[in-house]
Amino acid sequence: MDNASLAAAFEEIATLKELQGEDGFRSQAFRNTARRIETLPQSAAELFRAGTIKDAVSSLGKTQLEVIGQLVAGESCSILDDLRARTPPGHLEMLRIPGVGPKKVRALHLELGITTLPELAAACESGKVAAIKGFGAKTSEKILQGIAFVTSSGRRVRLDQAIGLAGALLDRLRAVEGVSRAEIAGSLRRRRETVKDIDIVATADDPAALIAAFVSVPGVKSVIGQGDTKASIVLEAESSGGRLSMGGKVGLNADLRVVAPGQFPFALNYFTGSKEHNVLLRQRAIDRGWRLNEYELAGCDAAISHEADIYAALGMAYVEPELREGTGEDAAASAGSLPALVRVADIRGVFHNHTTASDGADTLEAMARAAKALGLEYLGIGDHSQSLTVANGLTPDRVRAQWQEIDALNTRLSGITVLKGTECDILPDGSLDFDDALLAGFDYVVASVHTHFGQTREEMTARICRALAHPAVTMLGHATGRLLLRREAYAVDLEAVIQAAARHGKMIEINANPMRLDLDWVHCRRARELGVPLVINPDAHSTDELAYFSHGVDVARRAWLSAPEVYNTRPLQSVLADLKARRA
DNA sequence: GCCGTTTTCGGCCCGACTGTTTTCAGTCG
Repeated sequence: MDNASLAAAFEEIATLKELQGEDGFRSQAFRNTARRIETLPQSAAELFRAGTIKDAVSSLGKTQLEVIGQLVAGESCSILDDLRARTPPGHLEMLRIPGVGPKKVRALHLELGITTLPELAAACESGKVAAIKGFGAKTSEKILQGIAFVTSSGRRVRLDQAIGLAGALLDRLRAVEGVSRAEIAGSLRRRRETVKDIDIVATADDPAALIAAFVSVPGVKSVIGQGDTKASIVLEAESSGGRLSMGGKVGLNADLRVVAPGQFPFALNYFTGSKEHNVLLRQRAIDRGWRLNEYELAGCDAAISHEADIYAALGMAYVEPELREGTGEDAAASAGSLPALVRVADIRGVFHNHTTASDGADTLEAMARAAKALGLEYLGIGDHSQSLTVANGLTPDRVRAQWQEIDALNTRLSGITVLKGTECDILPDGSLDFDDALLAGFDYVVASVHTHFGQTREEMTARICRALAHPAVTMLGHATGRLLLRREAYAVDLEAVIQAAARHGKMIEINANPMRLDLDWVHCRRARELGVPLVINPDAHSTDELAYFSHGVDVARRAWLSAPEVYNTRPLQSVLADLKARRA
């Protein structure tokens, strides 16, 4: 059982306990463990078997250890099974309705015997819901609207989609008269790979005018709440296209908080989170006899006008938003050992990109000119290899023709150097899709899995590790094959893959296509620990997609990576020398 | 459910908003 599944089980136990009306703190204990397992780079199952999981995951007692034990052994989990047996599946869906929580679901069940969303909708329409004590006409109406929202929208949206929506929203708010500051907060500011809402913190001379502007921006589907200092809306917009995207409409919540200017740094900090990070900060404040909330650091007389001042007052170096996940950043910030995170401007070139020779939309020359326009020094081409016929993979003859084309282009173009690479398929047995003689002619080789996703975890792990052992391979492409919110990763032991990369001196790609973001930040951080260089590649299939590398920088920053740990921050000459040495 | 230099019980973050309430419970972040 992998960490994601284990964390999901703990999350489910927490939610089901709430629905059963159990004490909230007991439920929270399971939810906290879910978060800790989610951000654990090593396999929780292996740590459990080795008997060391209590060192890696805090606050594990007898009950939760037993749950882990059962799940890791592949047995059914008695606590989870019992909770599931007592909870109608429809109750979980009801929790997604805005304004409906465990207590309301319980009341609906006890009073009206409601177990499904359709039953709930019918009960609202017939007036039965409005008649329950503690409910009313407005609640009933909101639930009906909420059911429509739940059934028409997904749970989370990709980071790039949210960035697009949030940017437009922020522009409009900043244009409102008397708005001095307006910033994105929340998981979007921390650059999580998917988000479920947009959080904005602002200061304004006339809060009411700002809130009025907020609830009437174009694309507002409904207003969930509107008060003197905060408002909440549902936004709807066309999904950005993209080759791997499904298109369609994207709906998500947006929340605005308006605070006084002096409160801004505290509010921005508080609403950026994460929850776990906030707990760490509050505890440090308590240790000093102070009290931190979203408005002030009560008891501390330091002048605070920016977030950095809060951290300084608490005896910490400034913690970048991407690191605020409660995974050791507090200790590093107080010890002064936080890394200087890689920035978008540090990226000098990219390696994994496609042209019309395989499945790209733009020609080699167009791609090269676009890369130059982005300020890159080098552009690596990595078209598909021969066996991937669906993507028009290159045969050896076509590869050699492309090399000539690249040589000719390099003599013609100045200010950009095109490198000869390939995205070579890792065949089901772990061998490569070109022979060694041809592979030796490339500047570098990106090795990727595109087929036979259904192999067992053992087969897939052995397959990738064998490829990493091949002398011609430079880096591993999209390590897990996942498509965010669309396709699960294939089964693979990433710890073993990262160890193999470390052993063979190979790099691992951060595939920066926003549908992929693969390798993910948790495992990138593990790769960093083991000294494996990461390389940020846009996997561009058109000139537009070259700019995707900024999403990869977000992942790298969340993984604590500094510029020297990201291979493509190196200047061209250093890269050429290194690639040559690797081939020798 | 878990924790403990107040250690086997009491505490676990807390403020805004909503809708239902005559003073507050539920939800959300």
